Amino acid sequence: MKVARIAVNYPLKNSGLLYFYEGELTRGQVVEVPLGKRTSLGCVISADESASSEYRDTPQDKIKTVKEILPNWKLEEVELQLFEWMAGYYHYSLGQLIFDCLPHHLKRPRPLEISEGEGHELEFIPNPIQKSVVTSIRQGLGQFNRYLVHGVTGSGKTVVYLDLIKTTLEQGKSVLFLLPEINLTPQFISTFARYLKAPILSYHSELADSQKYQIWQMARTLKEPTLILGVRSSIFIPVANLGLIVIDEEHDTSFKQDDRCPYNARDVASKKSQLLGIPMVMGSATPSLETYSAFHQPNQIKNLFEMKQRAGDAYLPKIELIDARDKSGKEDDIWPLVPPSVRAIKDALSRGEQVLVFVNRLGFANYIQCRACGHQFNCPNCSITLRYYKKKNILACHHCEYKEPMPLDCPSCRSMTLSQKGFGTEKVQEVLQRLFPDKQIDRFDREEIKNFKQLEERLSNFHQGKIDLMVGTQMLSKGHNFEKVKLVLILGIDSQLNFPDFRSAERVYQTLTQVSGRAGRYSQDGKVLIQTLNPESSLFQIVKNHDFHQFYEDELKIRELCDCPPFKRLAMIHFSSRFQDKLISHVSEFVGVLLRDLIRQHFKEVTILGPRPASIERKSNQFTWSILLKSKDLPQLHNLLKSFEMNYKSMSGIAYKIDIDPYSLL
DNA sequence: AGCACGCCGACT
DNA sequence: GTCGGCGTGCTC
Repeated sequence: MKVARIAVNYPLKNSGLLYFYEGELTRGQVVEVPLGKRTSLGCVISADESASSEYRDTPQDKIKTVKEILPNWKLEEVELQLFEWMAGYYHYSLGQLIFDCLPHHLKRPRPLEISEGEGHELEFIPNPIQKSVVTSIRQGLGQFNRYLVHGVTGSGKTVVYLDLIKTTLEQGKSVLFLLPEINLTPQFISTFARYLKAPILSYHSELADSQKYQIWQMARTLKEPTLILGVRSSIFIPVANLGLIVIDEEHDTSFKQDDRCPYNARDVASKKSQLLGIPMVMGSATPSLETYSAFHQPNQIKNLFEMKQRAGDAYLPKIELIDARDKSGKEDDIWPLVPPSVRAIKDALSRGEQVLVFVNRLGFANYIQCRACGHQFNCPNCSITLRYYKKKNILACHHCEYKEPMPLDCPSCRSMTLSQKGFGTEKVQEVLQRLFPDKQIDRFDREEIKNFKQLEERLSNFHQGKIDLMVGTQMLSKGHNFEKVKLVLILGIDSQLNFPDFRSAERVYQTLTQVSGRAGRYSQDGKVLIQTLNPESSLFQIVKNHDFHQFYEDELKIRELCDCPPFKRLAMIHFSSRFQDKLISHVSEFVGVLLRDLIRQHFKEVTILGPRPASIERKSNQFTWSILLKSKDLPQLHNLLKSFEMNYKSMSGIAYKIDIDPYSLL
């Protein structure tokens, strides 16, 4: 009997379990194995463990036998190495990681849509900047290299991508193109399909599992160079003969997974390209501070490319601030808008332009409060207030499923004086419709747009000019090209500015820049109005000047002062339980003490903050408290976490989760 | 994560 | 009596 080490789909972070097997087995094969009283999936890590000390130390009668070998699954060596790296880096169970990332095969196969590129010639000539970026990066194709293209909105990063993809395909290799959101897929597909002569596959959450499965199996054995365009999880597709990975909007938070293993697809891509020995190109108008500063290191600066001007005849839009502080108290009927904003919209509409209004919140009111007794409507399962949705006439929680009909009076004092606080897209749409009754106003947010079909419909209506005014959330801000939009109005940014997180300035900068980027992409007089209660904030001056470098310099100083990335690496440990008192005492008396002891004894380069309650302490009746670890010494940070996991005896009813390189500290 | 074992409250 | 609630413990 031969013995293999198998990474089994269950949560313990071991190096795999030992199993006997007959016949042939090789590393990477997927098998079914008995686990306790059930069967589980596993992946062969090593097919010959007969000489290992672990095998000698394990009683023979404990070792079970592999049940079945799944004929259609075998992970490539690089795939497996990537998963092994991830399991170590993110402190996650290897077996669970593998089977979380592989598509689950379902029974009913559905046809798969494969676009075939038409291979048209470009109808325009790339400008000198685009050409020089392309020329430089082209020389690095065929080997491991990381590139960052920092190009302002409208500078034509897509042209650069297109050329590099084309070149790679012509060299007989396939390309993986990652983009942050499903919403942008159709737009890129149509551009790429026009100019590339190659099959194009897209991979996103709207595909059925069987279609994802088909793409995986197809990708392993591609006959001709293919472009695969996908969202976060497509980084795991084992594309045969891969020659290039492109990450568009590198800074985007949707590359970070937050359930299961909290990996960042950008960082996984970086490791993957290193393992494969192929180049990776990242692009953004607003690179993350981590990435940008990494490319400012002396050995990396040659791989940083700046595109500072818009392509063609377009200029960056003029950005103006509108002081929204109420001076008269008489503008209730147009709130949350103010007269200058209304005037600007009116003027733009009268010139036959389309206008975008950006609001960062959904719904009609953020919360409802009784004017008589102060009663607030809270979610019974979460520690947050309920949001009011007017069209549905409900109060709903955005962290759990809870909803209730909008009450007519206060349940506490029976007054009929319920007042609506804060605003969202629904409210703005209503106010605008009242102000411009003969105009077509549409809303573009998660409530209204739930799938591709709705997205395409809205966008096509807008492009055809059937819509005059579009109110939308972030969804509206990313990557779209709206030809007839010159004016963009931004509302509600103040709440993000005051957000207590070290990344809040970066987020606001990115949002404002990206949203502004929708204005005047095809003209010289694009204009962005930012309505704010803090017009003196220095961040706005930087945004007005389109001065990324100033932002970068200023923010870097702050990050250094507050011991934040890129100067220190972060890890969070979240503890959660249904019992608040048990959680608090366990986390502060036991976990906090253990970690502080370990740090004092062996890991002096790590600092610990907390435990403290999560910003939303209770979600769906689960309480969460967190501990933040910081260090400039990444290996030491990882060793502390390993040491913690070895010494920590978890308590029943309390679960914990490690989050490496967290996006948010809340 | 599953899944079973095991020990206490209210039902045919 | 025993059905089922979920605390506890294990998985080669």
